[in-house]
Amino acid sequence: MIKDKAQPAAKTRIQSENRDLILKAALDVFSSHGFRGTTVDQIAEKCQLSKPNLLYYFRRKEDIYAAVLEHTLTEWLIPLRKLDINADPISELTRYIEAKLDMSFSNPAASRLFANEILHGAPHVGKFLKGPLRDLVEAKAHVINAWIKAGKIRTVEPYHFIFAMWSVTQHYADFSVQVESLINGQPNLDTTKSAVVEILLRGLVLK
Amino acid sequence: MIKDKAQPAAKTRIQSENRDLILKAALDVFSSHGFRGTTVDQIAEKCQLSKPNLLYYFRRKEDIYAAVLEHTLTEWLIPLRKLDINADPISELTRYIEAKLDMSFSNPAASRLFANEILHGAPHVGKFLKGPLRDLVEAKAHVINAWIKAGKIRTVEPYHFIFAMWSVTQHYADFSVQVESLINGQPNLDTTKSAVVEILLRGLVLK
DNA sequence: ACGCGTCTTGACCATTTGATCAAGAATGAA
DNA sequence: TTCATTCTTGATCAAATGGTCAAGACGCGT
Repeated sequence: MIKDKAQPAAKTRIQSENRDLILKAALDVFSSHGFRGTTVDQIAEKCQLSKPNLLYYFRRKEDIYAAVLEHTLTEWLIPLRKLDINADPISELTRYIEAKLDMSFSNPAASRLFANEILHGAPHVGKFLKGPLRDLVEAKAHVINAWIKAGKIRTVEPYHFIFAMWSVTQHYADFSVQVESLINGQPNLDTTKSAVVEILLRGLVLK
Repeated sequence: MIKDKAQPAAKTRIQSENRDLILKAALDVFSSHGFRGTTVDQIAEKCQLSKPNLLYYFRRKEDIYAAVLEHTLTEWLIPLRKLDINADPISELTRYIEAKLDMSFSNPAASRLFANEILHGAPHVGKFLKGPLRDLVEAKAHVINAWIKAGKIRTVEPYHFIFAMWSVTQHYADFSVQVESLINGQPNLDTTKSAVVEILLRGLVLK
């Protein structure tokens, strides 16, 4: 579980600078190698600080991980929060899918960090999943159901549809090595956006 | 990369029995904790063999991992290979999606093992991705394109569609902790099948 | 320039862990 | 039964790694 305020707020210039350095490097390394596969030395080298210095800012390796994860999670949900029941469903969902793809393409490390955490049983974010995230998803499932009842889109199971949007969009970050191997190069963002939007939303448009 | 025949074929009864024991236990542990997160001791304890005994059958930890991965990959592609250009597209794709969901539900550890491998850069299966898998996917993309040209389904970008089928179906294994947290329990296989099939295929049916 | 609190690090420690090896136990073909 | 081959393991090693600590360097308000 994420410790609440595991680290006190930065007090000095050097503190906030170095915390940022560390978190940035840690995101890179943790997302590449996982928690156990990452050594404090690797992070230290990446941000050009000594190992004891890292452990001056974060007492334990796990504290670094928790900080990076927490920092990542907060912005992860912003697009979902914005789903507006009063707007046009197709354009709202299009916006959401495109926002998620933007995130997958621009910050794949964050996606991979989260994927790895879930893949291994969510040891640090279990409470987050069953708490805040669950409430948010439930609310958005209601939004989708409202759209269906209002006759604005075709019937779809809201939870499975949300899972589908998540998995497809994050696939381009989490499985980028596979994607790039199969299409022989990096996918184009705009092409991907239109393809994914068509695949996921065309079945929702009223006949 | 996967070593070709890293282990000679089993010669004795005891060999094949213990190899199986080890691989079974190793799949469990590796899929739960990743390569670095797994210790040989954990595998040894799970299959009730001593650590030196494990290393008698597989010289290095990495050889165990490679063997499990190879064993998993071969059956992973069977459903995709079966996609038949001459059959009805919707029923073929339905069959494929349901087969993938069956696999995700019945053997989530295999899916997670593969996901973890890709997530961390596919250090052991890079050649497989760019070789056999790429050829197979290219062939199946042609099948989908043929269906489109024959006017049997609506237009869709074949690669992205294949990625979508993969990501959505494997999501129920790889992210099962999240899924189960959000819907408060295990998803029902049949319900999931019909929901996923609708989400992915309804947009392909001709108007 | 002073002095206090912040920051930095070389040296070090304890534990974990992949791997080795020699010696003994079990297996099974003759 | 014989005995060569296969199998098993306790003891042990070296390397990697998370974490500590004391001593010194530095930053900065006065």
